[in-house]
Amino acid sequence: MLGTLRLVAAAPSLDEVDRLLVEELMADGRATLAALAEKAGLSVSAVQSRVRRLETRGVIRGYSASVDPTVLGLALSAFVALTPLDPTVPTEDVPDRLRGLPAVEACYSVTGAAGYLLLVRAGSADRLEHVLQEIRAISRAGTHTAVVLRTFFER
Amino acid sequence: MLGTLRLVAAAPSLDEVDRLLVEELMADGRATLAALAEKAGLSVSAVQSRVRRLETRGVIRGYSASVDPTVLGLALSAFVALTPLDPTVPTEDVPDRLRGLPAVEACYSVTGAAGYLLLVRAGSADRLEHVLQEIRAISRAGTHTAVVLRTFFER
DNA sequence: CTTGAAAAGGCCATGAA
DNA sequence: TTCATGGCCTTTTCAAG
Repeated sequence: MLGTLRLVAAAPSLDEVDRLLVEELMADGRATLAALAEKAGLSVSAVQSRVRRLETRGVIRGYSASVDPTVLGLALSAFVALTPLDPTVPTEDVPDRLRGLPAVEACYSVTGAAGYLLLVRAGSADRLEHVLQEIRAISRAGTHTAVVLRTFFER
Repeated sequence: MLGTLRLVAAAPSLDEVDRLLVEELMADGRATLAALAEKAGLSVSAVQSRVRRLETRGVIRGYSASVDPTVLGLALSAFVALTPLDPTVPTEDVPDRLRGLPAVEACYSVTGAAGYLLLVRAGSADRLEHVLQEIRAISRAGTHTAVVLRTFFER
């Protein structure tokens, strides 16, 4: 029966019920266990233990309120592509250091000439320019910035 | 005293307490009113009415669980820049139609040659290619894709 | 995994300031 | 807008099948 052995630590797969629960909780992070139980066709206790398992396994990372960014004074968003000034210098620690800047909301490494792509939020053009200076200093890279004119949707 | 007149409908500003509540709820969407009340130094009832007001005013748009994308079989993310094939053709309805594609997680209009920038999530290279075809058909635009090699953080 | 029940705690409407 | 209170609902934990 060796064929049934599987590695589950890295990417635990979800059964149908778990997928339903995850989907519902993504749509409404405050859904009650009773409501989830009804949709899943299970008891509340069963759903409760499943949700807790999803949380402890890291499938569900957390819950958050989604807030209108303009109200928070973060009217300006921009995508910043980083192109290393010297491609031979390793840049592995750059993301960790960029994480220290609150204005940097996301950090990816991507295919193409630019090594890193960032999503930056700032309150004004002045603030954005200041953040860009900090980013350049940290990353030792050139920046190419595309300012967001309109956010149609973010899911 | 005309100088004190202001338009508040578009961007209602928040007082200090509201800002604190919003911040806490962004960090933990399931924070209890009691916990919020303690941090704010107010009664539960006061906090309750404030939170409800933030929700009805649209400052808080909703609550959601954040889920590990790899577990959902969405291991592949990509940024897609759309450059209109014919710049004279209006493209205002494109975002609304792209919203119909579940794989398109975000849609922005940005400065630069590319009119739109999309964040796309797909389960595989095959799926991504299929989504790109759909996007091109909908938007009547050329696509330039940067595949995400690693997501260092998303806040 | 299910049911059932008891206890604890949070939510919400109300009244009063 | 604030606070205090009681009723109702939800969650949690247990036991037993």
